[in-house]
Amino acid sequence: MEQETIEIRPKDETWDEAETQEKTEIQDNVEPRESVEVQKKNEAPDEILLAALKLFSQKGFFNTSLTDIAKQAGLKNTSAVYPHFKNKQAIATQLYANILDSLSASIDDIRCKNPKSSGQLRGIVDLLFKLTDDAPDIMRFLLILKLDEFLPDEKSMLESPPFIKIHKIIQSGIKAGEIRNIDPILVNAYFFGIINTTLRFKLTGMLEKAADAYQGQAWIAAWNVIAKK
Amino acid sequence: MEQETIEIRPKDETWDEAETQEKTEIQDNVEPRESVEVQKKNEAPDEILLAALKLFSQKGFFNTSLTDIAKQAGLKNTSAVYPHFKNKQAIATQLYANILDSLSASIDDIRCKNPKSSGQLRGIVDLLFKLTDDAPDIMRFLLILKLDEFLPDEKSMLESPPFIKIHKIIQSGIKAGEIRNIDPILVNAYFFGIINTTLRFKLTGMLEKAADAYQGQAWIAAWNVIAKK
DNA sequence: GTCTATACGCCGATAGAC
DNA sequence: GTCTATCGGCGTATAGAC
Repeated sequence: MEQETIEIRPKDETWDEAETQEKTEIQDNVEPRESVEVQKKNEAPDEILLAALKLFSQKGFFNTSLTDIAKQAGLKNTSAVYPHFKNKQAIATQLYANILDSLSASIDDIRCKNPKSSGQLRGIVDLLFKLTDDAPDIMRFLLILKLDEFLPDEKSMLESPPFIKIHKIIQSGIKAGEIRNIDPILVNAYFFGIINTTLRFKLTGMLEKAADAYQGQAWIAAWNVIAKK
Repeated sequence: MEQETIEIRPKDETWDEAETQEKTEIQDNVEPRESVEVQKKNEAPDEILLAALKLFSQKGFFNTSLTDIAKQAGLKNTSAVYPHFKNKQAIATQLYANILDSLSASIDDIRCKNPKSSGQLRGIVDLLFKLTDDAPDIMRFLLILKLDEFLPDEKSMLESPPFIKIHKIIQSGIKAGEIRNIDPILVNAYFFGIINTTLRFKLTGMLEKAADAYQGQAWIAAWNVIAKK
């Protein structure tokens, strides 16, 4: 439990091993607890990012004050935040970057393990449903928050690495004859329209059971829309 | 088909003439008389609502100050707003209510004109694509804004009249054997996942052509997902 | 790096003249 | 109903001690 399924932090491992059910054996050569005996292995910036993730995803960026974040991170004041982040927006930017990085790495991993586009998309769907159950705040951040409202300087999702990689998967699938030969953007819209809307329904309480319960059916529906018959 | 466009104002004509190229010839065949025959078309509250719609949908609720709204509405100060609306949130609430009302009325109209669920859904898709081209701010308000972030007291969309009516259409379609016999919520997620994501892509600039150009294909894809074969 | 204390600005909101 | 003028509060951000 100490090991969350999700990594917000820049330099740690990604959430892949949690998601692929691989046994997480602690590499005892790394992370020697020599320096700190305290259980608080999480450094302050990580605590702040985790606090911000929780609050942003639950109340929204603008309904969350820096004071809220500081308190949630176990700090008395906002002052202790500034040594780590220039301002509130910088927290959100870092959060977004870390999430995209981990997502991108996971997609790389999925692509390595699956030769066909269908398998790669299936892997991504697996990941998204698992994250919805295990790390709903991250999925809320990605699927529900209106990011450009508070991160106006970020590249649009179109240009983010995960999106680009998905685009390539789709293009490969079209070229290989697995996927219908229509505009890849529309393939994306149809496929992830089904997947993400299902997840959004789950994240907003419109579906009762765990996301996992809806995965198989959603996959079939989404894949059939784009699969070459 | 004067009825198909959505109204923001409680009792006036639609805003089409305001935001499209002013081709506005008054359709003399419909809605000429009755309550308001005078040219008092643009009352202050309407101007404020239109200004708010534009700004909210383009910059978001929290990035829009009351000063912005007042200026956009042709007023010098925020003071002139308060006789009409108690506060900023009340503007958004009224806007949302008017949009839902018009949408609901349009759906009623569509249901009257189409006996089968497939025809009703087709009519709704027609409406949504038309609105995306003709009144993108309304569609941005509905599809892109995170409403519960600034309208926390509103019922969830699940319980809004348009959503309920769509739910009934789906249930009828299932009962009639037109639509696959799965959870109506999932039918909604799959069908409108495709439709709304396509529209969202259009509204965020990811699709170049007019929404109209994508309608036929999106309808086929969405309907095939839920249609009983 | 975290605290106390404080400054500053913006925005929402009110009072009152016209 | 719209204006001028102004207030109060909240949230961001800084200064400086420890």
